[in-house]
Amino acid sequence: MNTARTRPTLEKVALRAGVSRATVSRVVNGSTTVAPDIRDTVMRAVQELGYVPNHAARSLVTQRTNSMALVLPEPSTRIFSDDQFFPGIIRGVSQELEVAEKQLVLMMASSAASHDRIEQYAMAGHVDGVMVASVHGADPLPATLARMGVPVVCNGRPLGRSTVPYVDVDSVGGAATAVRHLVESGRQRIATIAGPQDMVAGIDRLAGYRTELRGSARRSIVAVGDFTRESGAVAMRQLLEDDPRLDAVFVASDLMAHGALGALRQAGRRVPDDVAVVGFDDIELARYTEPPLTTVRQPIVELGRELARQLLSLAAGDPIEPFMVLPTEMVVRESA
Amino acid sequence: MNTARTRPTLEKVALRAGVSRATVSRVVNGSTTVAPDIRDTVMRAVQELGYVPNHAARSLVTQRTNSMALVLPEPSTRIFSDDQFFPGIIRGVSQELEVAEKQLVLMMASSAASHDRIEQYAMAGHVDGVMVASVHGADPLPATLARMGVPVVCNGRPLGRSTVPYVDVDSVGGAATAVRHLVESGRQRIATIAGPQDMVAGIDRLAGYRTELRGSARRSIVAVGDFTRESGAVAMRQLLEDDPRLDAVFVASDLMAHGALGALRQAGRRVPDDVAVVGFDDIELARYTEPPLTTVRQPIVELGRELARQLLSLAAGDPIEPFMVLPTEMVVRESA
DNA sequence: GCAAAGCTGGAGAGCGCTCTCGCAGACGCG
DNA sequence: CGCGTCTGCGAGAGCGCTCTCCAGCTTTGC
Repeated sequence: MNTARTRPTLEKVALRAGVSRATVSRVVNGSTTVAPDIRDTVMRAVQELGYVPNHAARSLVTQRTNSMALVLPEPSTRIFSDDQFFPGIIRGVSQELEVAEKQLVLMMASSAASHDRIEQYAMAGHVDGVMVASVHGADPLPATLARMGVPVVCNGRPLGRSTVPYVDVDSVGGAATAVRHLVESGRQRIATIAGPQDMVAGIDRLAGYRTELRGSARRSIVAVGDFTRESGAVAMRQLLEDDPRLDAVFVASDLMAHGALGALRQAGRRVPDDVAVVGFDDIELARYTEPPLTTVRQPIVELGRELARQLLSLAAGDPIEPFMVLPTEMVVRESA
Repeated sequence: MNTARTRPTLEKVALRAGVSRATVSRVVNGSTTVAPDIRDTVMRAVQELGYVPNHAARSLVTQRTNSMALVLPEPSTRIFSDDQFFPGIIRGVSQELEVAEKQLVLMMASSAASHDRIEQYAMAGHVDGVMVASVHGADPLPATLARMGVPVVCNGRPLGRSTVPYVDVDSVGGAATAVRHLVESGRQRIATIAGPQDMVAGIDRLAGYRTELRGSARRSIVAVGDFTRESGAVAMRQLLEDDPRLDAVFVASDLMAHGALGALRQAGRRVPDDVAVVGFDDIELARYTEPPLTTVRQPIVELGRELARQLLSLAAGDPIEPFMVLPTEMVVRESA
C-alpha cells in the first residue's frame, strides 16, 4: 500500500510486469488476446502497485466518461419537501446506473442562468447523457441539449411538441381511477384540488378528473393548489365555501390531501363519513394520516430506473421506446 | 449554431482567431497578460464556434476535476424515508458547490462491495474530494480515503478515534435542552425513545438525555427504536407498559415521535396534558402533527453547506477547523 | 542613446491512456 | 519442408488541453 501522492501509471505497471503499456491496457480492459500467464503477471503488478486507471486520460481518448447527469429543478416546491419525489427518482436512477457501472452527477438547475452552466457542462463532454427531471413542462433545456447531440431523456411529458424521449407516469389514468372509485362508492358531489397548471402532473391529474366526471353526469368543482400542504388546506376551505354539500374530494397530491384533511377536521367534517378524500402519490405519510389516506400510487423509484435505462440505451445507440408511460395503482385505505 | 458531432477544439478557435493555442487558452482561463483587442478577437471566435473546453483534456493536465463526491449510505432507514435528512444535506452541499463552480457526484454506498468501487473512483482522480455522510460511525471508508491522500470530510462524528475532519450537529446539547424543557415544565417521569445505538446520532441523543436527567434526580426510562415511525410506535407502547405513569417522552427523531403520538392516542393519553412529547429534527411534518410537535431543530441544510465548505478548503490546501459542531435549537409547539 | 527590464504571444512538450498497425513466432497444409 | 495464415504482443501516434520556456517587442532608467 503506497501512500498516494503520485499514483502509479500504466507505464509503471508495464515496467514492473516486463511488458508494454499496450498489453497492460489490454489486461485492464479485459481483452481476450492476452496469454494467461502474462495476464496473471500483469494483474499481480496492478495489485501490488495499487494501480487505478486515470479517468481523465481514458475518457480523453475514448470520448466516454461513464457518467450520466441528472438535472433537478431546485426552486421547485416539490424538490425538497417531504413528498419523496426526488429522493425516489434519485434512488431509482442510481440503482440502475450502478448495475451499468456508471456514475451519477447531480445538477441543480437553480435558475435560468444555470441552464447555461448545464449546457456547457454537457458539451464539455463531462457526461455521456442527461436526464432532466423537469417540472415546468415547457423547459427548453432538453431540446437544446438534444440538438447539441447530447443524449437526453426527460422525466414527465414535456409541454408543447417535442421529440425528446420521455418517461412518465399515467397521471390521467390514475386520476380517472380515483374519481371512478368515488363515483362507484356513491359520492355525488365530487370536488378536486388540482396541482399547479404549469406542471404536467398538475394538468394531467385535473384532466383525468374532468374526463371521468364528465362520463358520470356530475359537475366539476375545482380549486387549485401548488402541491404543498398549506395550499391543500386553503383550497379545501375554498371548496367547502363554494359547495358546502360536497361529499368527496380528489386531491392531486398526498401532501395537499394532508392539508385538506386538517381543514376538513377543523370544519367539523368527518372523513370518510361526510367527505371522502383520495390523494395522489402514495407517500410514506399517507399510511399515517387520520384516517389513513386512500390514494393513487405512482411508481417513483421505477420511474427513476426506467429513466436511467432509457438513457443508457440511447447513449449506447440502441433503439428505444421514445415515449413511455408507467401505470399507476389505486391504494384503498380508509379515507375513501 | 453548429450541430455538435465534432465539437470545436482549442486549435480550431486559435486558427479562426489567428493566434496560437496558448493564447486562446490564456483567454479562456482568464489570464491578464493578453492584449484587449486580441482577447476580444478570441472571445468572438469562441462564441462563433460555440467552443467549450474539453473537460477530460483539461483535467488530465491540471490534475483537478472540479467535482466533489458525496457518499450516501443507501440501505439506511433514513436515506429515503421522509425525514428529509439526505435531501437536506444534498441541497446544502449543492448550494455551496455551485458558488464554487464545482460539480456534485452522488455515490450510493449500497453494500460493502461498493466501498471498493468508491475507493477506486476517488483514486482514479475522478473527483477532487469526498464527503461521506456515514451513518454507521464505524465506517472505515473515510480513513481509507484519507490515507490515500484524498481530501475527505465526514458528516457526523466518526465512532472510534479518527483524525478525519468532520462536521456534526450538537445532538448531546439538543437532547439536553429538550429534557431540560420537560423538567422545567414540571414533568416528573421523563422517558426517552432512543435511536439505534450503532449510529452516532442515536448514541449522542441518548447521552444528552441521560446527562440532563442525572442532574435532576429523576430516573431514566429508555426504549430503543430505529428512527422509523413504526419503531416509535412500538417503543411508545413498550414504555407505557414499563411505566404507565410516565408524563413525558423525549423522542430521538420526529418520525419516531410521529409514531409515538399515534400510540399515545391509541392508548387514550392526551398530549400534552397527560404526556408531553418532544421530538428531534424538526422535519416539515412536525408542524402538522396532532398536536404540532415540539422538537429540536438541527440545521441540516447548513450542515451540508458546511460540509462542502470544509471540503473545498481542505482540497485547496487551506487550514480548516477539523471538528465542527453546529448548534441545535429548541422549537416549542404544542406537544410539550 | 543604449542596455536592462517588462510584456505579450508562440512553440512545444507532455499529462495517461487507447488503439491501430505491423512484426514476430506458432501452426497448418500441401 | 516451405509457404501462407493466424495469434499475441510492442511501437507509436495522438486525444485536447495547460504551462513552461523563450523570442521579439516596447518601455524605462541613467
